[in-house]
Amino acid sequence: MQQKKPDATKLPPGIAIAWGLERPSTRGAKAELSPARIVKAAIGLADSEGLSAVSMARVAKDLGFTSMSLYRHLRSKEELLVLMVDAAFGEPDFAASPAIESDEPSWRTGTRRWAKAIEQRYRKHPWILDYPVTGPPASPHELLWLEQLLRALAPTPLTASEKLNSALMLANLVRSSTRMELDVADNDSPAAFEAYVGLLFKLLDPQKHREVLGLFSDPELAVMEDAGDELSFALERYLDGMEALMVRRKSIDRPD
Amino acid sequence: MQQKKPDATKLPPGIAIAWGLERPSTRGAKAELSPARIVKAAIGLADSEGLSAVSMARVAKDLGFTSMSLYRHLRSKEELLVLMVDAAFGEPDFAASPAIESDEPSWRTGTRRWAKAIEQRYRKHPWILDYPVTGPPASPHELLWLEQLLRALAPTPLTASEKLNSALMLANLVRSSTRMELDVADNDSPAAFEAYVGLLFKLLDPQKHREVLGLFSDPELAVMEDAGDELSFALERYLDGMEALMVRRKSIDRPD
DNA sequence: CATAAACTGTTTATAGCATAAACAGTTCAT
DNA sequence: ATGAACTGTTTATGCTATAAACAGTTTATG
Repeated sequence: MQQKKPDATKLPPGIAIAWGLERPSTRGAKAELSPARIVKAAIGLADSEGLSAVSMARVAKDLGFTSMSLYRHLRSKEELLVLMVDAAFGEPDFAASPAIESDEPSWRTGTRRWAKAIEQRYRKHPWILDYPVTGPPASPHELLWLEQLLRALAPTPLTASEKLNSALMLANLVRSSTRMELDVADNDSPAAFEAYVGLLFKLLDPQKHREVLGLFSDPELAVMEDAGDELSFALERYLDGMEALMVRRKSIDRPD
Repeated sequence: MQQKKPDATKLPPGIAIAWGLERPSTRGAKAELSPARIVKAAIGLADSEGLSAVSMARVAKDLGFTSMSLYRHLRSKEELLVLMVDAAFGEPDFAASPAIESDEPSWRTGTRRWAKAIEQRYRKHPWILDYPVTGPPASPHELLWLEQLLRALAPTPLTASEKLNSALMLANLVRSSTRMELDVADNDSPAAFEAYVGLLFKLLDPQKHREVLGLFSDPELAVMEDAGDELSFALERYLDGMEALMVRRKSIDRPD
């Protein structure tokens, strides 16, 4: 759009707008539209009809404008999507640990709280999960969420790259667990699960797939499947794994 | 296409073909095309130009046919994608544990080997990672990979749903780690990483983002970032977490 | 104050996409 | 031999993102 800030053009799509760069404009007709208004409309649409319903034409129509009008405010649809995701994450809102006591280390409580909080954002805007992650977080709200997670990990004896790796993996873990839970919830649990298992038993070779079949024969499964606690399970496993690393480190390299 | 098998139509897209159902055909012109041939061409295209280059028209053109000819063999593009992914996974090929001795439990060795093997498939056909996971595995090769992973977990004292959850999370973990590594590798490491960090320092507020900035100031990071060992790190953490659960349960996994 | 630059929104147009429908040719069961 | 069943093509439809040209509006500058 404008290239008054010469570096704004080289930024990844959406990032310049997301950070409030651009806009030295003064001349010209007053704008009725704005990135914020477009993004809001697009989010409303995605919330109610899914990400696949979001097309430039449809968003513009919902706003009462033509498709091309959006391009006066956004360089591309990609840019719109980036801004939508950033806005949908929003400010991290989980209460900062009110110094409550428990028998577990504070990094664990904090991390768990972070995970549950961001899970809620995914559940509020499930279409975020339909937008593929492209690289490291670069938008303001994503970086704020990362910041909060890193603060939870701060009291930890992990190295910088271990912290970063752990944080990114925790984010991935919440993302994929929530996606799995929502996918399963989409297909009406009882009937669809029966159908799936029935399919397996019809198609699988009892020899080549003995473990799969054994698993799905287990009566315990159906019960747990409804619980939808994949996130908690995976999270606690991963936290245990991090804790094991910390313990091992504390006992082995004392001096450092 | 044909509904001689009345249930074949109600199967998810691609599944019927993938399992070799359908095809009672005898009359009519001999087919030059086949699902297998189409899928092979599409995979070649995706390997060389990425999944976004795969359109019905382009695949048909590469084969020397018209777009619509493909629809005589596949119900939809979705079906093509399902078959592509299944074929790209292929048969699990990692050598079955040659009873080698080590100080760690066999489930751990087996799981790690499984993870590295499937990582190689992702690296061979990175576009698999661009196809979103929709639900539980239902195609033959995906189920074979799941079977192998469950066999590695078999000697474990985990319950059925714990095994299933662990397996699915391990699959997710390898998937997202590999995706991260490939994403980073795509953007030529040295320059792009510098640019990213530079961007952060330009945009972030030192107060609101102190942990993020602190992390990226750490000289240790740049070194590790090249190593590209996100998968190993996350994997070992998760395996440690699983082991902690088993130990807590006070069960012993004897070396196989 | 007039003019030109800069801006916003619209119209029109293009190239790509998946896929429906109708048709022509081929092969086999009857 | 005849017709059903099959394969591949042609033609057409309604989406998609977005480029280009144009008209109107505002404001900074001559």
